[in-house]
Amino acid sequence: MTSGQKGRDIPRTVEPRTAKAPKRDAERTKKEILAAAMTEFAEYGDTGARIDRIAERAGSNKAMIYSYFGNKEELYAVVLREAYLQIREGERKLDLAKLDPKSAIVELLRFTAYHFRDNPWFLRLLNTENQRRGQTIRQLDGLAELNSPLVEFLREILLRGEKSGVFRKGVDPVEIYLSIASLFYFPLSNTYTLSIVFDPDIGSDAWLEKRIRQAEDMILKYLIAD
Amino acid sequence: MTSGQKGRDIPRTVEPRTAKAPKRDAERTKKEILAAAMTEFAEYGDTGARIDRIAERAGSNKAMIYSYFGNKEELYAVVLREAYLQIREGERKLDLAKLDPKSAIVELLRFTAYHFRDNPWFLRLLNTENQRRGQTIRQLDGLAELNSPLVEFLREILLRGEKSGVFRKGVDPVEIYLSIASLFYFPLSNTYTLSIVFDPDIGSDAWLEKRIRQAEDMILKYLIAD
Amino acid sequence: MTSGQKGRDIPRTVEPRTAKAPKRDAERTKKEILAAAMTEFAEYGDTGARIDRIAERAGSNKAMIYSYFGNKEELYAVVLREAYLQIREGERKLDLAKLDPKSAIVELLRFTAYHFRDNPWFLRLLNTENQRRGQTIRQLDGLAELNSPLVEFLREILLRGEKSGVFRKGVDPVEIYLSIASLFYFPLSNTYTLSIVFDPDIGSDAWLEKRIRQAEDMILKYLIAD
Amino acid sequence: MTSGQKGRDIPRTVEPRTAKAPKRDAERTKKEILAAAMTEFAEYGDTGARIDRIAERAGSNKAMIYSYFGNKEELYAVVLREAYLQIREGERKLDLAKLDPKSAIVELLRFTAYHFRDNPWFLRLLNTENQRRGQTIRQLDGLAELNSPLVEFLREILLRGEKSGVFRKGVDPVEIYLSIASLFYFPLSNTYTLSIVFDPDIGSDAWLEKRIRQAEDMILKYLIAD
DNA sequence: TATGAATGAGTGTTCATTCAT
DNA sequence: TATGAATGAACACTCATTCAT
Repeated sequence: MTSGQKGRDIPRTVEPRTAKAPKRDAERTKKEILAAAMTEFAEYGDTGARIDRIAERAGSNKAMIYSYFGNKEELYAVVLREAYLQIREGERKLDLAKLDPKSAIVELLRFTAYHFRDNPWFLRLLNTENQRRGQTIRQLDGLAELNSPLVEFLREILLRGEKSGVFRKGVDPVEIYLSIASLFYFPLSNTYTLSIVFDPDIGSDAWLEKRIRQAEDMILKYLIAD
Repeated sequence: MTSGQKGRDIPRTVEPRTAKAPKRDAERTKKEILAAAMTEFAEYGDTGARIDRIAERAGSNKAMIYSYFGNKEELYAVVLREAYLQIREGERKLDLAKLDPKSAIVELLRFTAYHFRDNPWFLRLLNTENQRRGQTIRQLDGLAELNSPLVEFLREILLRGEKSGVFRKGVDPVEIYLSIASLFYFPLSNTYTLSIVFDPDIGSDAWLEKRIRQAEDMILKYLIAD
Repeated sequence: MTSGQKGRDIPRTVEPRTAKAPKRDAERTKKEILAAAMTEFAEYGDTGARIDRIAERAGSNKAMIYSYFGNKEELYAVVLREAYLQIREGERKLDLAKLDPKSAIVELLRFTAYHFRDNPWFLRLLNTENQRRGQTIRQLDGLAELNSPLVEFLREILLRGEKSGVFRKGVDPVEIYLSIASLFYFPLSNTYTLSIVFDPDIGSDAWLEKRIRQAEDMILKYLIAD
Repeated sequence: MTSGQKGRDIPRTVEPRTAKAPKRDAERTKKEILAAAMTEFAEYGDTGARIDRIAERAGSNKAMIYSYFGNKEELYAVVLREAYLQIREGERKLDLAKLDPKSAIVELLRFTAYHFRDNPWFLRLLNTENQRRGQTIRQLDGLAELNSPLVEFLREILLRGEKSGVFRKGVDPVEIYLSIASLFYFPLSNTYTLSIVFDPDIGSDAWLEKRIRQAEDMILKYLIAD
């Protein structure tokens, strides 16, 4: 049962080996394997991913994978952690601190929407890990720390909003982040089924823009003080 | 790489064979296999599901599966269609036509929330099919027809609301259904990762009740005419 | 590093499938696999034995082996137990109870000598298990019981000898069995090295007959009362 | 299927590298590899031995092994020859020429017993080579020459015994050596199985002492002229 | 001389699928 | 219709051996 297909949507993180570069470069090989593994796991899920294919994608061979990562399970764990690293790094770069609260929320919402659309491999990796019932994420260290900056950042925005009288009181930052993420995760993670079942437009660029405006509307109406 | 675990969350649809029942009952065997397959695919996903286990769960044997369903792929297709059948049937039974628009929306929202929580296998099946990039759902016939009643029903509610001046104009029923589903799908489908990353409470009964109230608030604020 | 070679010295225990016999016969297949495994483990040792070859030798396939025996380790354990079963069964059939003590000892000695020569696979299996530091035999149940009849039998012979004044007092049956086995185990298990290092004759039929007479002489001189 | 275990019973033959010693010392590296290989082959047998582990044990690397020894097979051959060298050297040092025949035999017997017990790696190497059906020893040159001094020495003792009337006539030195070696090889090489099957004491210090006395008794009774 | 990286042919094990009864 | 036996193509993982530096 072959699940995924081609799909090459993970951002290249390794430059092609130049003529000058040495043929035996452990660091580089390791990175190439990791990049290949991210693609493979996102495309096929945990049980569907193939070590053979990862080796081929990485232009390396199976033995190297085992030498560098131990086994499939451990490789998957590294991939999962790397996924969170990359996402949070993206959010960090937003630097919304200088915007007023309303704009900051809107900006985060738009970022999230496009981030989900542009990095479907991340959604698929989340799906995979939840299909596995969190077997691996449970064992990763420092994930809470990795994710807390986002929450703290949101908390600060909400507080500023409260103080300036724009936002109502008592809204939890996690709650708001969940709402924002929810509104895009569902349609963007389930585009294949939803577009068949409800509307073929779902997932298109035009649809997304419209959806973003509706979500903005919804979130802000919820947040604004009466 | 073993993904899923025990988990027995698909509602029994086949009664246990009674003493009276004949040993050779084609129809019954088929149903038992299908029920077993639903559980298996929901628990392990497409690549993780095992024909052996399905046969065992069904109290039957592998050859029967092939005889009745062709192969794993086709069995999966039947499982997927069955999943949609069961869900829509649940919604149909709600019979919200007699409620006023606001109550109807609230009721649908609550139903959706609890339905997702009580039928995680459905979420997992959706995940699986989207991981497969809709490979199978694309080929199922009559799915749009199967799902349209829900949309028509919602459209009617929104219209009633508009007419009575409670709801604002121009809200699309699919849009609203997506919003409602989104708000619960994300946290309930990703409970494992979210509870590790953000808050261990996510997914608990108390959390869900709170979440439902927030979602009601959000959806109604969005729908209500100013 | 390929150790063993051809060598087909385990006694056939399974008749060739006749035209009449059914093609699907679990019991028979299992026996054939076991017979093949005995040969393979004896020839190549534990790490050298190949599941592929066992399957081929058995005229079956690898999946059957796993279906019937679990894995290589468990298959090896069954082989080891079987080896002891066959040996002790051979000794049991000797039925030396009717001979006088001296003749009984001589007979046992001759049997042991020829048994070792005719069943080199047994010696090799012992070697293998001791190379493994008894990893498996330690876990086999009922081995002591399996072997005790031989000891009891010897004890009875020695007692009879004592009473009739032929044998001296206080000789332990295990001690005597060890001596007899030792005298043939070493040269017959190490024929390859010994014949290179000391004398190419070692292991030949003529050599064995001479050796048996020397061993008889040695054992009896040791046993006889002065 | 992992056979051996820890076990560090080969006598150190290489001194630890001192600060003064150069980092690049071909002769030394070669010796260290050989020592490591002896341990490894004795512990795991031919097929179980791992080039990786040998390199690690030697504090060197795999390429060195191939550079110095060609391949695993050839390395094994060197190990095997070395084993015989060390053993015969031990016997040579005994210098029993000054003892009377009876004492000399007893001394050789005791030496053999303790030598086998103290150098189980040698027994294991013999086992291994015989499991391989002498594949390698057959190709080693000069082994007969290496081993003949022992035989000649024994022959001389027996002759002296004959002439002084203590020993009977016509006893072959190889025959006697085989007997002595046999009586200890079997129980000491098969301690693991024998202690499970017959008596847990087998192999203990007390047991060995008792066994030595029995063996002395047996050998001398056999040798002594009536 | 020395080292760590790289590779390809295995090797044990699993699994979807088919066959004989 | 029903069942357990049989099979071959994977698949994760290992290991002897070679290469680049």
